[in-house]
Amino acid sequence: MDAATTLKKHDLKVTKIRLAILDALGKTELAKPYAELQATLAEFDRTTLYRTLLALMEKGLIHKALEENGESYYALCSDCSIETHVHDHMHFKCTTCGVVQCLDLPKRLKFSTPGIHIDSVEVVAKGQCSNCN
Amino acid sequence: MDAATTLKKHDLKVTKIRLAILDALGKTELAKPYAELQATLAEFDRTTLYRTLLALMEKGLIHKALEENGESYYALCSDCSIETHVHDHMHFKCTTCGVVQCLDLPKRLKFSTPGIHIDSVEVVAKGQCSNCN
DNA sequence: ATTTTAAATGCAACCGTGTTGCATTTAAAG
DNA sequence: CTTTAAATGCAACACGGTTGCATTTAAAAT
Repeated sequence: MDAATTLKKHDLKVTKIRLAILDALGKTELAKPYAELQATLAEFDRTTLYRTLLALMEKGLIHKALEENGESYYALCSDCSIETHVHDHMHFKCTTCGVVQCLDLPKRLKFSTPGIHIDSVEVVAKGQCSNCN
Repeated sequence: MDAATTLKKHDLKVTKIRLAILDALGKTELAKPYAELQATLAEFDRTTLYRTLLALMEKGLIHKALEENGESYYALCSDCSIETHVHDHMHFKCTTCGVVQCLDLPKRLKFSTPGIHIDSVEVVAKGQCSNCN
């Protein structure tokens, strides 16, 4: 399904910046830092970028893969672009080259803690990617 | 061991703001958002707070428990105040009242992914705390 | 094809945090 | 008490988050 169709399916008008963001995030399976997105999409106002990212996240088309030291990394949702919006993957950051990517979770995580009800669990792993080790 | 002794043990001079931060974070097992710390420590310059938090994190006395929507939550290190600096706990945020706390990890997490070497894994769980459910 | 309208965009402006440089103060060693 | 490296305070700038409002535009209605 192409980007325009995806947007329509989620009640979002098909606009230039929305297509551009989906295109930028879709070209690789990696998550992109905000600064890189902003540089790529420099032709648009940063407010528009900000609001567009919010809209796409709200509709479950993209997600914030990692937030670290004030830097946010965004990636497409492959699983959660559907209604459910469930992330069955973890996020990995290579501490050597800095790439951030989504990885499949080997198993579904379940924690039970007395008195506390857990709805969702997020996992961030750090280490060396295949290029760096 | 009192705060002053802990500071000395980590080659940090015993100063007012350092004692104040350790005191603020030590009064509860919960993590404190930056804004709250800043309000509590309003008598100090915010640059000093910033650099002090850096210093205490570097020495492993405190850690950033969570970073979410540009808000950072800080907590004492109970496990990692020693040399090792290993976090054998997860972080939990109550989506109802907003409290952030460190919880023991029921089991040590291990992931193996082909081609990737994982050094550390962080877990953030969300749900309802004992007061809110 | 043209009109209509709600949504999207661009612009200006403000806030809070991160960050650095530098002068001054201070903890603690000598 | 003196000395000195470290810590602090102050000024200043960068950058992302956020909101209000005027303008533009996608797409529905005619």
